[in-house]
Amino acid sequence: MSPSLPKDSPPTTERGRQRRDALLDAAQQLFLERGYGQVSVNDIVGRAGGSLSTLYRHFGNKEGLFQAMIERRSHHIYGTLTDEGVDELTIEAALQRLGIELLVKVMDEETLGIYREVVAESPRQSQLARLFFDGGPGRVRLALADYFERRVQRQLMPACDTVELAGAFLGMLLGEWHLIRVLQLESPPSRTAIENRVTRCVDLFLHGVQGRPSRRSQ
Amino acid sequence: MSPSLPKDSPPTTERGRQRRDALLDAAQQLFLERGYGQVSVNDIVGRAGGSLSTLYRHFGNKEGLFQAMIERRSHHIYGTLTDEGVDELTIEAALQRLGIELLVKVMDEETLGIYREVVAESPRQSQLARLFFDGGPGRVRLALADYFERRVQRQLMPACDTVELAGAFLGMLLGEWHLIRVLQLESPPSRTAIENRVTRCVDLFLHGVQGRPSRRSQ
DNA sequence: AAGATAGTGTAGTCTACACTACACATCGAA
DNA sequence: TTCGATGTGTAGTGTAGACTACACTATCTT
Repeated sequence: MSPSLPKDSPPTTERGRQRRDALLDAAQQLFLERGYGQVSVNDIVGRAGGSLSTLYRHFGNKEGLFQAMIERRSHHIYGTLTDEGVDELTIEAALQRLGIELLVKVMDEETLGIYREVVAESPRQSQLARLFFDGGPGRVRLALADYFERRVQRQLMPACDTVELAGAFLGMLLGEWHLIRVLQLESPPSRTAIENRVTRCVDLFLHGVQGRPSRRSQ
Repeated sequence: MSPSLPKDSPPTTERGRQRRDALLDAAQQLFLERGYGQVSVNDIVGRAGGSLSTLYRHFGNKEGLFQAMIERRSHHIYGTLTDEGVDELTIEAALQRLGIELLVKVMDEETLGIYREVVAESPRQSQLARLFFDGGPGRVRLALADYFERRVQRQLMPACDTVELAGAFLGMLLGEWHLIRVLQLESPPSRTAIENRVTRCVDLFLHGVQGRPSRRSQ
């Protein structure tokens, strides 16, 4: 009766966990290298070692494996933005710090790969979209909105729809850069290019186009 | 010697043009419905009518057909943003008009579909990315940058990197909305929701967070 | 009318790959 | 030591689908 656990049962033994992780690691590498549709389950087993049967026992099918992989990564990537002591900083410094950290993460090849794969597969795997958004971009937006909310409470900022405002700031920050990197039209920006962009975005966000008399091109 | 034109020769006869267009139309419908990888060339011929051989004569292979389709659509979609008399408007009005037109186009299901497919396939078809970007989003950015440039010339705006500024405005406008729609996490925004968002974005862009004393949530 | 040019229709080749079957190995707990 | 759960390995099966071959037709030009 053993080979008929149809679904994703959490691994009980230590060895089970190891095999599961090895499969997820291999899947991640391959999916990001070549794309979901271009990777076969045999490729994955080939890289992970072990057996095809094990893959199917753990994840049920190829989609299950893919979703498990995406969930793990988006949590990991976006879960590590520091939030410590942000309320003690000026808003300039806080946005600057968040902005740099975020841009560095988002411009990373792995993060871009995850984004591409999710966009590509989401029309056929609808849970995937939620999984990714809530674990990733949506979380960042909420964290920033919370920060704005606290500032509103302390009368440091006019009341507004803080979630929308957070979205606007983040959108401005990524701007066309994100698309350009997703499409691989330019090579990755340097650390200082990122810092410069964030500085100008923060300035624009806080004071608007007309707020500051001159802003030279980089 | 007829069946050995390996590449995409422009159609000479009227009938040739019709058949070519019919193939492109069918390809577009199917690719956007199901995604590139999920559509077979036979499906396309099935919908377009005509013959598989004709498809290969015109486009060489499946990728060629896809690229021709993307190029045609991105030009069409983004090519129709009105630019007339924009220099006679206030900057508020100009940005408002552009913003609404753009958001309506970008939130459209067809446009989102094109975006998804390009992102999905670009790692394997690198010309595709350029084709799409230059014909689409890049064009809009340049048009807006030109507008800013003219304002700088007329001393209505401080000098700056106008291309970057345009990118920032457009990014702010799309913000997280675009991703949410790409992933189909929410239903399409109404016309008035779009108008409201554009209004707040223009205001934020021009005056910054602190520029205006109060901005109520929508 | 004859030959080039483009379109049609069918049938077929070849390969890739998701998923299954089945027999056997390992190992920890009772 | 044996039982149950889990992992391994191999060898399928079935299907889908990109691309080609080929014999034929329609149209246009000179």
